Amino acid sequence: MNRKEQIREIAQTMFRERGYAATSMRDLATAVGIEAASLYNHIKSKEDLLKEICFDCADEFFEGIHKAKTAPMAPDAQLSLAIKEHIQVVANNLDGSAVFLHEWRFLTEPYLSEFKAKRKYYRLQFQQIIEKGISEGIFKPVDAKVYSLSILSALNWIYDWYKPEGELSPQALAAQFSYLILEGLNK
Amino acid sequence: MNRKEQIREIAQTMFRERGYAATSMRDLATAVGIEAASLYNHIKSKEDLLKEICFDCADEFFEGIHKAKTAPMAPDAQLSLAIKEHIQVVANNLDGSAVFLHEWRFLTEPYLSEFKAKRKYYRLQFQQIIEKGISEGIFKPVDAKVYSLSILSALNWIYDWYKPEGELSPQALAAQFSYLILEGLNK
DNA sequence: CCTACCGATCGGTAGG
DNA sequence: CCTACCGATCGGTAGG
Repeated sequence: MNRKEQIREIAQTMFRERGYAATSMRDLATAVGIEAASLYNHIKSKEDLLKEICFDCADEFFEGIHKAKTAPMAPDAQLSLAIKEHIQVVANNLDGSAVFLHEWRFLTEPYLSEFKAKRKYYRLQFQQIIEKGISEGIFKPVDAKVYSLSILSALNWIYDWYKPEGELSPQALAAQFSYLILEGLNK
Repeated sequence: MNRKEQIREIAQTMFRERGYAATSMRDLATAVGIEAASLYNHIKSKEDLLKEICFDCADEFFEGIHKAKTAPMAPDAQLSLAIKEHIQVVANNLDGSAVFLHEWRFLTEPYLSEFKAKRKYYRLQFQQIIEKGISEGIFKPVDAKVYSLSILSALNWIYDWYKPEGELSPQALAAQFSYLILEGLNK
């Protein structure tokens, strides 16, 4: 891992723990083990660091949803796969996901608009899977927008309580999520 | 509305929009229409403002869950009521809820620990309703902890996309949520 | 990668 | 509720 990657890893963790605005470049430099001024030999600016974290994480989510969306499966299996892929991205990168989900708002234009557009596109993929399931008659005729928002909302909070060292694997968690969403709680 | 209440309302909105750390007392004072120094005639400190917002919002959530938990109903109806109450708190106070959900981490001790304890207690109430439903045989034998976390996660993101001026009322949203969680997506 | 430093801004207080 | 101000800290640059 070169110094730039190291800076980014540590920044991810600090941005997650304290928030982007409350993390100073001096704090970051100290954690890395260099002087604040030296950071700028590796990065352009504080915001550039945030931008890279947010957009790289977005790419990971996109890869997952593309896999689910193009898989030759029925919509229920596609939805399960999309959930599994999403949870895997989060579980593999808890800090990056948390920054992606909460710190993006400190981006400035033009990145802010670009980021929002990506985020919306991602949600629409979930909505489309649900709509396909409804039109094929395997899902109940629900409000696909509200459902996609609700599902992603539940998924988006995982970084907040998921413990990688716990006994619940990402796969087991994904299976429970799919079951919850597809089958419901009632017997 | 006296000046103190006004400061608090505006602070709530600004803390939500920019985050606690990125909101300066000068920004807040300008929005209120006074000088920064004058804020301190009404509040003790920036953190005290945050503390009041977070704890008052916690009280609102507690009131709702207490109502649901003590209602003479079957667990499925209790869960629906708890969801409805939660959504109503969020919908009635979108800014305060967002601060409650995301900015509490800027609290310092002893408030931080107190806040975390309250948050955990709240989630446990949901878990207990689910456990009661399982033991009474009306819910599937799921992992009540994962399910309560998932349900609250979905509920906790509502402030992020709910538009009070839209056509979806809090009641209608609550009905959809309950249906999603109890009945699932599969036909 | 460092020392030295820039102008700007921070939360908050003194005193009226 | 204001003016005036405190020491601390911010992101970032110059120059080596």
